[in-house]
Amino acid sequence: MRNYDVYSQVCPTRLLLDNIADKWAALIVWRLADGPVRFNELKRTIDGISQKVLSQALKRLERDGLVNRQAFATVPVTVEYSLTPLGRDLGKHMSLITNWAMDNIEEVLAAQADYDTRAA
Amino acid sequence: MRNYDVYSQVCPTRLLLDNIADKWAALIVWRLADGPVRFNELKRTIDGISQKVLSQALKRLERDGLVNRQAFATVPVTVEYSLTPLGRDLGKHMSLITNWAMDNIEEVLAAQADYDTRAA
DNA sequence: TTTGATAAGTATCATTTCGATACCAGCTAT
DNA sequence: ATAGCTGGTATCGAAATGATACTTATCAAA
Repeated sequence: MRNYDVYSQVCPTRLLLDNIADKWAALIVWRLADGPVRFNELKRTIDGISQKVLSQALKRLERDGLVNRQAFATVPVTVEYSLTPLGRDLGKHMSLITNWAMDNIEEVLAAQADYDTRAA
Repeated sequence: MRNYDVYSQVCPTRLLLDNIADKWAALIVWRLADGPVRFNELKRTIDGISQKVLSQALKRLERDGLVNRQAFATVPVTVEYSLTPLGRDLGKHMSLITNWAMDNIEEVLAAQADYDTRAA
């Protein structure tokens, strides 16, 4: 283990964090945790993502070895995305964040309401 | 517990995920896990963050009830940021992601190198 | 038969966000 | 007098993003 430091802008760990501590990455990885999903199915599932951003996010995740891309020579071509073993391992931790958001949303909404009334 | 769905663009859980599944939020929360930190100390620690973005990120985290802002009437005014109990709870999960990045960086770097040679 | 839909993207352009810089107050140290 | 500290905000160009159109080829409905 070398001298890695996420707080340094140029450290590989920081660059990796930039890729995975990201809302789209979280939603993609979480969706893929259940099994392979095709491109357009991902796009339909993840409300609000554009094709361009989904495409770019998948490329980053694939490059990082977290996601597998498999193209099938059908007509039209279908492409299936799935998690690699490494991606599945990360997914276990990412799902904790997503689940935390769902478990604590009521408390957060209360805090927001409180903040907004105090600001007004 | 109502019908929350992180995949829906307008769901409160999705909006919350947008705030916390974010590289800056991850670095801020991780830094605050050790105890209160002043604004400019945070800025110095988190390499590459601008004052504006740090300021905005802290406001979001404060509004979500994750971070506490306390101003002291010194000259010049000093402001201390710290985690709320809710923020500390989230921090436990966030640190898993940061630690995962450090633990698996070698494997990710190998995947990147492999991807890049295949692309060339 | 001529739309229309599907698939997985890419290309283009407008809008939004971002980062770098300057600036503010009011005090302190050189 | 000049520079530095504090925690921000204001401004502006640069970069990322979102919406839309387009691509290829095949099938289904009107």
